[in-house]
Amino acid sequence: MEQIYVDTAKMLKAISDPKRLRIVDMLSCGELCAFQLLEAFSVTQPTLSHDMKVLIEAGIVNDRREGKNTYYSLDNSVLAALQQALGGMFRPKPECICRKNGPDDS
Amino acid sequence: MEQIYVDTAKMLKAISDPKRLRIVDMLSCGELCAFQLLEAFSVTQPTLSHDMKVLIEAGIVNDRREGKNTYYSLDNSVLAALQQALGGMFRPKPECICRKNGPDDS
DNA sequence: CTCCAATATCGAAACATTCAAATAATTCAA
DNA sequence: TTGAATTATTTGAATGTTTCGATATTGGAG
Repeated sequence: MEQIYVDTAKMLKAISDPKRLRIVDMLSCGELCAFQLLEAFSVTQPTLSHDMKVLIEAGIVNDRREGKNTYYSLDNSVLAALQQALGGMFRPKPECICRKNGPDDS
Repeated sequence: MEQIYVDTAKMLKAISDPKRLRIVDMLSCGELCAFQLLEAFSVTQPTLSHDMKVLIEAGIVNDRREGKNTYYSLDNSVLAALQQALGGMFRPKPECICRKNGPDDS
């Protein structure tokens, strides 16, 4: 399977959850620390920590340690690339994959 | 949890898989029947059928029966709405969720 | 160093997803 | 109606995800 599908799917999977999508929305206007995010949700601290790790490992969120706090922020270039990749897959293309591929190599 | 997150997450989950993402890409230039899709993949017919059902239930793909064949096509309005919803969550907002919400209602 | 606050990791239970083999259903043609 | 082609559903095993309580780690205050 082509890498673009694998990479894009990995990012999508990270945000294909209402909680994590809301976290992304909350981070869209600036960085927040774990405690601020935790206040807004009905989940335990370990659960939030796990969700942040999923977002970080997908490359969507960056973390920054400052004293006892960890601040999270969106990686806007990654999100922009994700949107562009999706746009490319959703719209018709002159060199469409459906016209040039036989059985795949997966 | 607000409905926009639930709905968006459901669609994202449907395409957060390299196979299904590739299927969407293949359908982007026009409808294809199950057999045509099957030719391009190394999966069994039941697996493809299952994946198509996931896409249909998420509202991303429409199916149309014609004789013995089922033709699948993208629902472009749903995809456009998905892209718009994502754009709204990724970019900063004047009325940001992080400034008006206390503990949630989930 | 010791304690506390903030965050991360571990371990386990519950639940969901994936995928293929077997089988069923649908449609057309003869 | 029978048979062949195409697609859908069921079943079950393997795997992955979610979430929590318990515990560990990290950094600053005293």
